[in-house]
Amino acid sequence: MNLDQIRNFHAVAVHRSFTMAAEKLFRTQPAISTQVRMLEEELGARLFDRIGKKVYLTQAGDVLFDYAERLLNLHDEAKLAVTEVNTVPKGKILIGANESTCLYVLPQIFALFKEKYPEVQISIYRNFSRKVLDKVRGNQLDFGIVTLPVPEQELNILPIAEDELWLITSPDHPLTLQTTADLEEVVSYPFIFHTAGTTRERLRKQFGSQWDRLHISMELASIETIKKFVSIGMGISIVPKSYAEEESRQGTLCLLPLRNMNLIRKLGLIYRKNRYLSRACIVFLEVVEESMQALAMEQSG
Amino acid sequence: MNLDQIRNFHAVAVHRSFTMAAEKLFRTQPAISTQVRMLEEELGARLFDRIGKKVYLTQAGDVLFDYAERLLNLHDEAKLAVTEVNTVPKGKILIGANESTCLYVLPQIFALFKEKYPEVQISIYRNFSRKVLDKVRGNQLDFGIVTLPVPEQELNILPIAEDELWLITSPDHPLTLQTTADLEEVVSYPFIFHTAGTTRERLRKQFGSQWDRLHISMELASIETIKKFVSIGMGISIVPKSYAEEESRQGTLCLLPLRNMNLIRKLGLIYRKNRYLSRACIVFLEVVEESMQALAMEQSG
DNA sequence: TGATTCGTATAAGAAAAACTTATGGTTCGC
DNA sequence: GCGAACCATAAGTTTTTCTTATACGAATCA
Repeated sequence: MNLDQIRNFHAVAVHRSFTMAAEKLFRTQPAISTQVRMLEEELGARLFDRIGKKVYLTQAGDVLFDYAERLLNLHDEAKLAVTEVNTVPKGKILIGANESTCLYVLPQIFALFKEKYPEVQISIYRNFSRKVLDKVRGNQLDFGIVTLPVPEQELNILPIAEDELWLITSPDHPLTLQTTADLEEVVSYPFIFHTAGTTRERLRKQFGSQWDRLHISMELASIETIKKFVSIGMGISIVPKSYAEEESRQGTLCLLPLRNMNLIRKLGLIYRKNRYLSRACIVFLEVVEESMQALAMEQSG
Repeated sequence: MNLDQIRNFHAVAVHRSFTMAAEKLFRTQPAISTQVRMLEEELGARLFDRIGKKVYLTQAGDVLFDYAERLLNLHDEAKLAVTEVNTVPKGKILIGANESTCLYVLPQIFALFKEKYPEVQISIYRNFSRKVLDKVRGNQLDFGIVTLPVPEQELNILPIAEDELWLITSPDHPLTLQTTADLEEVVSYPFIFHTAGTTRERLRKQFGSQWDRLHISMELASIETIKKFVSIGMGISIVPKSYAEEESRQGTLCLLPLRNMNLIRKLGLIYRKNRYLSRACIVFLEVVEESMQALAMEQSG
């Protein structure tokens, strides 16, 4: 029993005629007769009584008729729904990002996106860049926002933000007497670090031999708590400059650039190569590029 | 898009592998690949991302997957439902009968039937034998119970009851002084007749030339009202003996056989020839035959 | 790093399914 | 009772779908 047979059966039932059904379906009458007979044989039940010139549904036919309508309707609905996915932006986008990105980068993009495409639901997976990367590779996420660089294999990478890593201290910290600081000066003070993550690894490399001299007083899981503890003088830390500009303005934190260090942190939007992008994903990419251009204009202007 | 393609697609989605799906469906892998590709082309949307050795559902595929499950389930349900109609007695039987049959014949049969097959719903169309006959011919009724004889063409006829037509009078009627009556005696009294129907036509023929001498004081539409008016002396009438036996016992009516008249009324169950009988209809026929045998035993014993 | 294995895509030919044309048997209306 | 309308069936053709064979890419393992 396939949908074509059901369509044939349905047409015969509606028109109470094999010939008329054939006309409507642009087939010949024997084609319809044969298909209906095969359906009857498969089901082991007569579906029509052919009495004289007239055609009547049997009880079994009557039962099947209801199902036929439901099946055909469901089939139409399915076609429509599938087609719509790639014409009308709709459905769900899964995006992975680390905590700080969620706080400082995504909100602007999402606001713009939601305004344009309210139909599309965004779901966020928040975790370290490393985990996000794995999930994008494993096709469990549509997009990821991670710290660059990232091994390029199988990934499309779209740089979306650049930030310097600056030192943060409490407003009354001795280092605030200076306008910059270098590694030598810094390592003598107690540090607060992120528990894990790409940035921490990069710092470790940058510090080199100094790392062992470092006194890590606390390890915290979120940027927000780090900032809080730094502001009350529990230690100093290094974070993307833009993440602390607000507090710097308010005077609760002090921002100092680090001398002689190459501490630029780049963020990138990544997604798998060879992946079929739904309409919703395509427009998301458009919005990301758009909002980056807007940002560039803002900074240059 | 036909059900086979949907089945293929579903299997691939479940197993996340074309090869495994092919195994489960007893096909080769290229067969599945081709079908899925054709489905994708028809829908204008990729359904799977084939990345390396792995297969992932795209968003469109995800949407289709839900529909696929619903379609396949509905399809299974349809097959089951249709098959059940002819294996398990179920559904509805449409029976036509005239008023008196409804009152005096059907109840016993229905009681027995309902006891055995409570799942089957019986629907009664009550009208004159003539109308019932038409509806059975027109396939609008499964069965009819009518007064015989009936033109046999296209019909199966099963005699189910026989009854003599007797005279009924009020208990204090002059005719009650006799134990029988003949036509001559009867025609001088006012008569109450059924407004229409087979029995009335038969009586007209039997009365022959006497019919014109007849004084019809009332014409009523139901046996029950006829009996009532006869019992209060508004006239006499002729009805199937069994329909008045109760009143005769109670003394509200008097029953007299008519001499020299061939007034046997036969009832028959009729149904169209060439008609596919559902399981419910088949077991109904069985019950009718059974209850007839029971009746025959009762009368002979 | 190169050989091997696993899994999907593609091409070609074979098998199966479905369609059309032709025709025969009924029924129904005139 | 004849012709028209309608469904069933048969034969032959077209279309579809399968299998076999093979290529290609990616993951795996030595």
